[in-house]
Amino acid sequence: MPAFQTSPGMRDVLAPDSTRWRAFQAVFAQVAGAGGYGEIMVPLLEDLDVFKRVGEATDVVTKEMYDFYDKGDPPRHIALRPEQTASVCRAFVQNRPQTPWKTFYAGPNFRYERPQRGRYRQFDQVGIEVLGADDPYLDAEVIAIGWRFFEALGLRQVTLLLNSLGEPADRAAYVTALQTYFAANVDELSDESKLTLTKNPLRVLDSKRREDSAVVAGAPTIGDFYSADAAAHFTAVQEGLRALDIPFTLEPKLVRGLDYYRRTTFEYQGGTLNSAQNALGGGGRYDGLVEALGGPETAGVGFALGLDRTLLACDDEGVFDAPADAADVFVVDTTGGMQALIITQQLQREGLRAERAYENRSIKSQMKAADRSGAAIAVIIGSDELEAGTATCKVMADGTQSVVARDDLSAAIRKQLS
RNA sequence: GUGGAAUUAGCUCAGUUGGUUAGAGCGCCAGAUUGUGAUUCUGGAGGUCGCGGGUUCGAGUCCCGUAUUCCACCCCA
Repeated sequence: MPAFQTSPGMRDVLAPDSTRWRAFQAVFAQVAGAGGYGEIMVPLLEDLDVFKRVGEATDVVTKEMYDFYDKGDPPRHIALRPEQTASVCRAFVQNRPQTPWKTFYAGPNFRYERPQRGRYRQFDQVGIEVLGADDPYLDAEVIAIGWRFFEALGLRQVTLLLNSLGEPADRAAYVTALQTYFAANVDELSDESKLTLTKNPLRVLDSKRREDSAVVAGAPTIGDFYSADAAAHFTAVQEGLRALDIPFTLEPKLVRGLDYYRRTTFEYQGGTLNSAQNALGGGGRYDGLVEALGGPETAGVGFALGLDRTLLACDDEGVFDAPADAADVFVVDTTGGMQALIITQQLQREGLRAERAYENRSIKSQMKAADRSGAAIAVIIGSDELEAGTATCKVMADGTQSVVARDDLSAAIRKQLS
């Protein structure tokens, strides 16, 4: 047992997993970039109040925040970001970029929760946000970008759940109706849901407890409360998705955890149903958030995807393996190691991935290391080669060898690799 | 935050009703005539059995506490 280990819910990511993470982010940057989205890098830390605007009734803000006071005078109340949407909106108000402002991000967030597989206290997300456009076809575009990203990874079993929470007034009327309904059936609810009912009635719809399922199933649905505008917007979003051949399932009980959502909400679910963590990502419209952060009235829509969970889904479907990181050349040197040092440096300068063995091991041992490195070619320098000013080039796959002059080594290797 | 399970070599795991120097597979290191790798054979290194108490003549095996991981709830990515 090591004397020190990572704090709960935190972990080290080593190669080849780290290589896979980078590749994951690169694919996302490529897909988002193709749509004209530029990357934003927001701070890991913000004033606590930025995140509080996300909603006083969300656990992410009230229970799960990593917060502390800094050394300012007076001290500022700071928090590690639990998500990035609020930071992006704050950045919009502060920098006032031209609208519509389309941006994407990738990086870690922090939530103090009980860790589980696919749920860590430091977890990476990628996401996009668009500020300053109300167009329902933009909602369809945003959803499509997420969808195409999953496709680019090779995922085929992702399900898209779609809902609209209506305008704030619609939502308020619906909440009132829900309260009335649940109050009439309160005896059939679990104790936990009774508590949830007093804080945020919408969330009762999310309960996974079996005793709640009957009552939840009979609850009124949001669809009956849409204003004409909200209904038209939602219809247009669906039309956009159909036009793009993106399949979706209407889920009137999809409310999602962040309180800032208005109108469109959606969630991507992985194909493996046997996990409580099958939500790969989600998003929606948050037209009031910029205003809540002191900016002008601004429409907003976006999504965030969990890197871990999406990678877990990739594992389940057997797609998007870690990229191969094999060496091109492995230099075996039985004359002490100096030659291997020189040759690997030279080859690396020329852009090849060149490795070598250390500690002057036997040729057999060095050949084993060459094999492990995955190198296509082994360059062997022994006393004979050193004296003659040559190098032996071995093609690992078929074992064929050739002796070349040291001056021609680089060219010979390139020829073999091509 | 609530409830449950797990924790033994680098990795994946065995360890019978508590009983002497804790095992396997893989991996690692070294050999199997002359300078050559994925097979085969031989040998070797590596563990205060998560940590701390307790019961006992004796605990990896039982009890308590604690830490971490995993599962469910909660929450969400």
